[in-house]
Parts: sequence; C-alpha cells; structure tokens
Amino acid sequence: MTAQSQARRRDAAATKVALLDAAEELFAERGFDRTTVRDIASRAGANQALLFRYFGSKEALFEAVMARGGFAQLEATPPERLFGETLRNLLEDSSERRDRSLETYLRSTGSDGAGAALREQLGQEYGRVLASLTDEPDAALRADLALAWLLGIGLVRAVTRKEPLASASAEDVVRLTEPAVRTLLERSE
Amino acid sequence: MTAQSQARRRDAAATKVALLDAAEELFAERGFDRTTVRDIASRAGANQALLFRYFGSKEALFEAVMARGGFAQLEATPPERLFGETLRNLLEDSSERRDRSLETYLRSTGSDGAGAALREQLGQEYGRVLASLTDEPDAALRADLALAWLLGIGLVRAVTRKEPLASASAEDVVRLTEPAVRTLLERSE
DNA sequence: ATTATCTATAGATCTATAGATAATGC
DNA sequence: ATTATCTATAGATCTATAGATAATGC
Repeated sequence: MTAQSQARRRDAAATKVALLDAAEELFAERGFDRTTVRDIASRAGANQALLFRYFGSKEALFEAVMARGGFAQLEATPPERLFGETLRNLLEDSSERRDRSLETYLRSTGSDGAGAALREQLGQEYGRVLASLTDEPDAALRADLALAWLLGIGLVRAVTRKEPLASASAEDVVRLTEPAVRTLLERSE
Repeated sequence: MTAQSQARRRDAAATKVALLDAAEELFAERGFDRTTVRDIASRAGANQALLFRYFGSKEALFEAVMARGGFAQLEATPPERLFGETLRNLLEDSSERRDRSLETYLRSTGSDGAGAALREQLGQEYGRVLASLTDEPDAALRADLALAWLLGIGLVRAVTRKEPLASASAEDVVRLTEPAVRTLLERSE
C-alpha cells in the first residue's frame, strides 16, 4: 500500500505526486509496456483521466518519473564511493523507500522512445563520474564496464532474481566486487 | 534481408524456420512486447495466421526461439573459456550470423510470463559452469557476479548503446575484464 | 466561479480463430 | 485428397479525449 490512496481532499498537487509514486513503482516492477495507465491511476487512487490531464501522455509521465528520481544518487555521492553506494542502494531491501530509477531503467529497456534521452543522460553522467577515478588512457571504457556491472547486478537482482545473487547481502556483493572494480578503475600511480 | 522470404514453394518446415528466424531477430531488436505477430509474419514472408497454426501462440513462439538457440554457446565451450567466448560472441558485429539469445533475454526482461522458465534454466546452467571454475566457498555467488557482468555488458552494448563501450572492440573489452574476472573466479590454490 | 474529478466512449491496436482457397503429391 | 496458405473478423485490450459532475475558495 506504499503509494495507495488515502481518502484525501481534492488536491491536484497531491494527486500528481500520487500518480508519480504509483508510476515509479509499477514501471520498476513491470516496465513501461506492461504497465497500463489504469493500473497507475488505480494504485494512485486517482481517476485515469487525471493522468492525461496532468501529464499529457503515458510517455510524458514516464519521463517525469525518470527526471524526478534519476539523479539523486549521482549528486549525493562523491565519485570514489559511487560504485559501492549505488550497489548498496540497489541491493537494499525493496520494501525500504529508495531510488527505483535503475530498476525502471532496466525494466524499460525495450521501450526505445520513452525516456530514451533521460536514460542516455543518466548513463553519460555515471560514466563521466566513474571515469574520473582513473587516469588510464581508456578511462571512459573502463568506466562503462564498471557501469555495465552495476546494471548487470541490478538486472539479475531485480528482474531475473537468480539465486544466490538475488538474496545475497549487500556486504557480500560489495566485498566480492570491489577488488575487481579496483583493478579496473584504480589510479595507476 | 536476413530472414526475408524467398519466393519459395509451399513448405511447412521452411515456413516454420522462417518464422523462427524472423522472431529471433525481432525479439532481439525490440523485445517480446514491442514485437507484433504481424511484424514477425511480415519479415518471414509468411501469413500471420500460420504463426498460430504452427506455434499456437506468440508466447509459445517466443519459447521456441529461446529453446532453439539458448544453449548452443554453453554446450560448445569449455568452462574456463566460457566467460571470454560468450563476451566475444556478444561483442561481435551484429551483422554476422550469431546467437541472439542473450539479446532476446535482455530485451524481454519485462515479460515475466514468456520464456521465464527457459530464462531461468539458461541462467542456472551458466551459473553452474562458471561456479565450477573456483573452489571458494561462495563460488555460486562469484559465478552470478560474473554472469551479471556479462549481462550488463550485453545490456549496455545492445540496448543502451552507450559509448565508448558500444563501439569498443571485443579484444579491448576482454583485455580489461579478464583480470578483474580472474580475481573473482580464480582457484585459490 | 473555478477547477479537481469522474463517466462514457472513440479510435487504434493486437492476439487469435473460423472458414475459404489453392498448391502439392498420390 | 491433403494440407499449406490466405481472408476476414471476433473479441479483448489500451491510450486518449470530450463533456458532465461536484467539491472547494472567494
């Protein structure tokens, strides 16, 4: 009942937020295509027509979701801790309130149109920050490989749910990945 | 025009193969949801009704595609070369004839029903083979992390198309990842 | 009076099926 | 005669919109 409706007063701003929350959850759980606007409105406790009134289209709502949560982690974390912190955030219990943007990203990779620009921008930012950690000539490629690992772990964890990774503790995963990532991104001095 | 129709004679077996080829391409390019049965029939040069006649449903066709190509790489490669070979196969030029099952897998992660059992089976097999490479106590988790990296690289490469990874040579990628994977999967003796 | 919300439905898909047509092999 | 293929369409969605209703604030 995370984004479930309260019996609330008429409040356009609150309805918008409820729609965004519900959309964030459902896009993360099912991806863009498998989520219907009626599902979103239902979970938000709002009428389905309001979704179009406030966001214009399903795609525009998706973009609003991506724009809202996407850069929080990135801006809040110093570069040298970005890999580990993102990993921990990714591996925390889903019932906790947290950033679902990576799951949304993963679940919606089939949808080329919706949010593609934002997805690209998010990838660019992560790549740039991770690349700043090494001064090897192929820093950007190394950074992409680290990012690919984050995405892959998120994929196995959130989508495929393959064991034992799906249930592994964040600490175990960090302990095993960090030395490998260090060979990839450490300064050569 | 890879799976394009020839002006061929009436031949149920050939039509089935054409449908499988077209479906493999389209599922890999767009994922399950974004591919319509009419797209598949059209690319195969077959009538759309034949798809149902021969496979029963869109989901059953998807499962047939996954079953056909999924285990080829796995069976053809000795464990200690599986990571590198899969990576090379993944990074080869798409115009080459090759196994698209990983892309299909990646593109269709939003589709929980279709092919979920096969997807799980494929993951289990890769995990088991990779885990045989190390005798560390958490071998299975280490194997999953290596598999996650493969999937992540495939994701960035085939779906996100983030540069520079999207255009990097297979050799560069293998050169950078293998030392890191070795810290993960090497025997401790 | 304003505007948040709801009802009803248009219009565009998409999967799947029933039944007709026509090319092949005996 | 058999069966591969095609035509036509049912039936189920799904997004989006037009216009009605009703709760709020002045």
